[in-house]
Amino acid sequence: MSSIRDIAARAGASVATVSRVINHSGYVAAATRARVERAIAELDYTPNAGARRMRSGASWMVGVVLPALDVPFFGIMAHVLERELFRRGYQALICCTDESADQEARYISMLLSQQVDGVLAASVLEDSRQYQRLVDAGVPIVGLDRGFPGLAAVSVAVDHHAGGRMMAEHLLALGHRRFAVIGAPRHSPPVQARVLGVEKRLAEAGLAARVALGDAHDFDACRVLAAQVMTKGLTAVIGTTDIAAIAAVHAAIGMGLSVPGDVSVIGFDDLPEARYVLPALTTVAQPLREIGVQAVAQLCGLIAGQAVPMEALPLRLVLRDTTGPVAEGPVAG
Amino acid sequence: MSSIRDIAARAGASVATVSRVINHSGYVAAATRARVERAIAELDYTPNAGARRMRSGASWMVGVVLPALDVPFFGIMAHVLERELFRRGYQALICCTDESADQEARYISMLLSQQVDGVLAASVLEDSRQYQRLVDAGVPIVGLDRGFPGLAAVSVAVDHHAGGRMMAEHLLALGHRRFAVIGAPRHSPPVQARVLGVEKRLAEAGLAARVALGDAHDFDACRVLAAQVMTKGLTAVIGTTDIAAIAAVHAAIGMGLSVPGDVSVIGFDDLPEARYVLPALTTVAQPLREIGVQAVAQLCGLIAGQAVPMEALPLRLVLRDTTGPVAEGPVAG
DNA sequence: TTGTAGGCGTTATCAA
DNA sequence: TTGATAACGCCTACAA
Repeated sequence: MSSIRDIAARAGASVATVSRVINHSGYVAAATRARVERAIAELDYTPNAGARRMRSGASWMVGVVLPALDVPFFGIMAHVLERELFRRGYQALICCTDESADQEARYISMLLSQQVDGVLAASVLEDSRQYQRLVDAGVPIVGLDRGFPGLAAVSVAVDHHAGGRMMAEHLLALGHRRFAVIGAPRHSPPVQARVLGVEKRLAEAGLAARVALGDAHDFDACRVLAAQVMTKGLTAVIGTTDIAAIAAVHAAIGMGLSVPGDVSVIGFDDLPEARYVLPALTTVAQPLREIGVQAVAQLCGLIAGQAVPMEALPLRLVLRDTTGPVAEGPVAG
Repeated sequence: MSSIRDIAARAGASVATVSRVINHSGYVAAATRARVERAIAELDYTPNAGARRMRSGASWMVGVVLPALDVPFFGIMAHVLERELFRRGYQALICCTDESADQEARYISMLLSQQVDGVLAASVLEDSRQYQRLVDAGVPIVGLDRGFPGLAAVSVAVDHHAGGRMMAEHLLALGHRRFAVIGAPRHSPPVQARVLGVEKRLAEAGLAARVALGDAHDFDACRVLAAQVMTKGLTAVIGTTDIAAIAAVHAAIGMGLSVPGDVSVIGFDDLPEARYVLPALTTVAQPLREIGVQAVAQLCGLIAGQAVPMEALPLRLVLRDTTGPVAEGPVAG
C-alpha cells in the first residue's frame, strides 16, 4: 500500500500539499494539483482510514446491533440501514448478537475500539448497561423499536399499540366476536404493545381474546402455540407478526378448517412472505424502509449535534386472502 | 476516550508495561499486572483499533460483498459469515452492492481504505477489475458461488450442475416426461449451471424441457415467467431457486391446476419459506451454513498463508408436498 | 522486570 | 502557494 509520502515523492510535492489535494482544503496550484492527482491514479492510492481517524477523531463508522440477519425482518432492516448509512458516507459495522448478552458485550467493546461515530441498536436485550458504556464514551445511540430507560437515546418506532388496534378493528368490522392472539416472542416490547392494543380495542367492544404468548418466534414454535390456542368456535386469529400468523394458517388447515371460510387470520409487518403464502396473508404493514431512513437521519442529527424533526411512520392495513366475514350469523353474547 | 497513557499514569507504570499487559507479551510482574488491569477496568479502557492497525498492519476486518441483505438467501449467508468471522476475531464490513458496478467500486475503495485483511465476495457482477485492485494491494479474496477469471482467488460453492441433475432425477423417477424450467436470474452462473444439469439429465432420458430464463428474480417477475411457460400437458416444473418454484406454484394454482395433482414443482436452496408455503415445497437443499463456514476457513487460510483442505458440500433432496407421481399413465414417446 | 523513544499515515499549524 | 513538523495511540527494539 502506498502512502501519502509515496504520492508526494512521485508528484514532486510535500505531504502537506498532497493532503490538501485529497481533502480539497487550502490553496493548491492547478498544475500541482494535476501532478498529484496523476500520481494518485497511477499508484491506485487510497487514504488509510485508520490513520485518518487517529488524527481527526471521526471514524465514519456506525455500529448496527441486531439480533440476527437470517430472519427477513432484520435482514430487510439491516439492508436499509446499511444502504442509507453508506449513502451518507458511513460504513456500517453490523453486529449479530444472536440475542446473547455475552455477544452483545463483546460487540460493544469492539465498537468502542473501532471508535464508531454512533450506534443503531435494534437489539431485543433488556439490559442497557452495555449501552451505558457507549454513552459514557460520548457515542450517540438511536434505538429501533426500543428505548433505553435511563439513557439519553433517541428511539424510532411505529405505534405498535395502534397497530394492535388496527388488527382488531379490521376483524371486528367483519363481524368476528371470538378471538385468539398468537404473540411471540413474548419478551419483545413491540409485540407486547400490539397485544395490548388488540386487548384494548376488543375490550371497547365488550370482548376478550384468548392470548397465547410464546418464547420462541420460529415457525414451528408458533404453529404449536397456534394449535394449542385454537379451540372450537374461534373465528378470528391475530398473529403479532406475519410469521405467527402464517403458522396460525398452517395450524388451522392442519385441523381441517378453511381459511378464511372457517377462521380469519391477520398478521403484522407485511414481510415479502405475506404475499408468497397461499392463501396470501392479510396484514398490517410497517414502513420498514422509512423507519430505517428515519433512524439514520436521527443518528446523523445526533452526531452533528443538531435536532432532526421526527417524521410520522404510518401503518397500513393490507387486505389479502386470509380474512373474511364471519361465516355464521353474529354470535349472541 | 482514555488512552494507554492514561492507564499508565493511573497504574504508576509505563506505556510499554501497559501494552505488555494488554497483549500478554513479555514479562510483567504479577503485582504490576494487577494494578494495570484495575486501571483498565476503572476507566473502561478499550484499545484504539485504528492506532493498533497502523502499527501492526493487521486490521482484523474482512469485507463481505453481497448484492443485498433483504432477500433470504443473502441474509442467511451474511449472518453465517458475520458470526463465523466474529468468532475468529474478525469484524465483518458488509457491503450491499445492489448489483451496481458503481456501488461495488466505491465499496472496494472503502475496503482498501480500511485495510481489510481479506474479502469474501458473493457479488454477482461479472467484471472482476475491481477485485484486481484488491489483489494488487495483496488482499486475499474468496468467492462464494463465483470464480474470478484471471485472478488468484479461491472459490467456495456446491456443485450446481449436480443440483440440476438431482431436481430432474427426482421428477423422472416419479414418471414425469413433460418439463418446464423457470430460471432466474439468468445472469447468475449457479442458475445457469443448474439449468445445464437439468437439461443434461433430461437429454439422457431422451427428453427436453421448455426453458424460460428471466432477468429479475423477484416473486412477481417469476410468476409472470411461470405463467408464460406453463402450457397444457406439462406435468413438471423445475424452479432454479425456491422463489422461482413458489412463483410457479402460484401460477399453476392461478391457472386452476392442482399441485401436485396436475403438476409437480421442485425448487432449489431450501430457504425457510419452502416450509412456510402451502403446499410445502419439495426442493434441493444447499448447506448454506457449511458453505459460509468453509468460505471463512478458506479466507483465514489465505490470510495466514497456509492451505486449508476444501471440504465436501453435499446437496440433499428434501421431499415435501409439491411433487408427486404423474397423474396420467406414462405418456407415449 | 520495567522504561524510553521512534515511527506507522494523516491532518493541521505555522512559517516561508 | 508550498513545505516542515508536531501530534494522534499504539507497539517494539533497545536500554536500564
